[in-house]
Amino acid sequence: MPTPPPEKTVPMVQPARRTKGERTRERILDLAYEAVIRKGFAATSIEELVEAAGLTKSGFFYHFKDKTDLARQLIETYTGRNMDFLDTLALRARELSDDPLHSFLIFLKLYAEQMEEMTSAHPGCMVATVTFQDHAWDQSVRQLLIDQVVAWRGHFIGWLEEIAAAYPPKGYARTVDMADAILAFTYGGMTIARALADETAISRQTMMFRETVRLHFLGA
Amino acid sequence: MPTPPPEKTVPMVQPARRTKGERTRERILDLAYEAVIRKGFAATSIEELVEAAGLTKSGFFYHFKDKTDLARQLIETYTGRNMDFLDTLALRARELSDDPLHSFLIFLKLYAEQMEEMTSAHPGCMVATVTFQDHAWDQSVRQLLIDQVVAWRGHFIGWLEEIAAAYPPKGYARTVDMADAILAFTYGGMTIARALADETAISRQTMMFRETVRLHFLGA
DNA sequence: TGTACATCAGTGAACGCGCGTTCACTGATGTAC
DNA sequence: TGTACATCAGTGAACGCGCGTTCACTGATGTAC
Repeated sequence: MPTPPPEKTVPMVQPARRTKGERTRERILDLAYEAVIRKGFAATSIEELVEAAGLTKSGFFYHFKDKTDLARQLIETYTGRNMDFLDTLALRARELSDDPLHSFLIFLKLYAEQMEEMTSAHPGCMVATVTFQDHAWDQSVRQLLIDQVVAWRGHFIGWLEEIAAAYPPKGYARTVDMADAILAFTYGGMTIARALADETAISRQTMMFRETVRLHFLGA
Repeated sequence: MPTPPPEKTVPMVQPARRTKGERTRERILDLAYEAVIRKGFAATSIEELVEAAGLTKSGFFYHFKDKTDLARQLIETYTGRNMDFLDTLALRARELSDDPLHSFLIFLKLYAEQMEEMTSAHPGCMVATVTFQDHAWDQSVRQLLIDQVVAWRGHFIGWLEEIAAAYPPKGYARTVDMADAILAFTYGGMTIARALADETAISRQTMMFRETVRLHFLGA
């Protein structure tokens, strides 16, 4: 059997090297994200982004087909990160307790803590911002958003059903409405946080909801 | 004592006659309101408004100093209507029961019913829309919004304290957080309603919260 | 009752600025032989 | 190892359109005497 051909020498650590272009593209996306959640998509100009990123306007169009393409990439990137964020918290909560109810209560506590530290730059902000902007966007952009939100909701419905199987509910609230409530207080808390410049709103509403879950499944 | 001078003859019914200009101004405001909550302020052009209203662009500037002035008048008008709407529901609920808790539960039921009938044109939509738009607006515009929201919140805090005095709470939730929850599920429900094209969201979240209130003050 | 003037509720044309988009071109880097 | 070519990651100038805003002007309605 012949000896294998000498392997090509590769650097010890393959650093998942992003090309220069990718780095620029991500820099633009980060700047766009920050600007869009701060003041909306329509009010965010390509000009200000490329100036901040240190290139010219035509450089922008090398990376993005047009402004709608920026929106699409923005939503893809940041709703994805949002899902990852929730998955991480959920996994951690499951690790800390085998009981579905208690791990869910832990999850909500972790979530509340994270929301405390976050300024108004909550990842879910993207959803709210896009939702209250021009509907004329590409349908696929909105569909992306819907898919993400529905997936998030589905995850929670499953979890709550698991809890309900172990803890017969004391109250009348429906599972699907409780799952939606998580979305609702997050977006609502975000709105309050921004409207009243009160950073604690999401965190407080999370703990409010946690109390609802506790009363619903455990009673007073 | 001299007889009073003969009163000037006035028409039987003073119909609070709005002038032609006022009617035009209100027509523009209505059109602007519809457009702004549908697609945002920046994406709503003066041109489309005056075309729909049937006058020219310069006609617009007879009624509004500039576009920011439109925003201010919009918020003044519609947050005012929102407050009136809530006051009416609260008054009705108080009529239907002398007990603060039960009238509050009635209020939430009435609120839920109203939210069912409303399409996405909820008056509170104005708050959310403005909140997620350009921050560069006149500070007074944002202050208007804050004042309205704070007033709304204060009303509910008072009501909940009245309830707490009569019904010692079974849960741990704080009064101020419960008051904020009303705002939160309204804005959050609105976001869900729009993002997922689900008209029932606000109404369902209202009933969710009603269940929380019931469990908190009455227990399971 | 008629006339003079003032206010109301606009019109029409023009301006200028910013913004999204295009297009021909270019230096740096990568790849094949 | 050197050369030829291809791709990458942009630049710079120009365009055109829409949008907010201004300004001089105007017909209709209201008011004073």
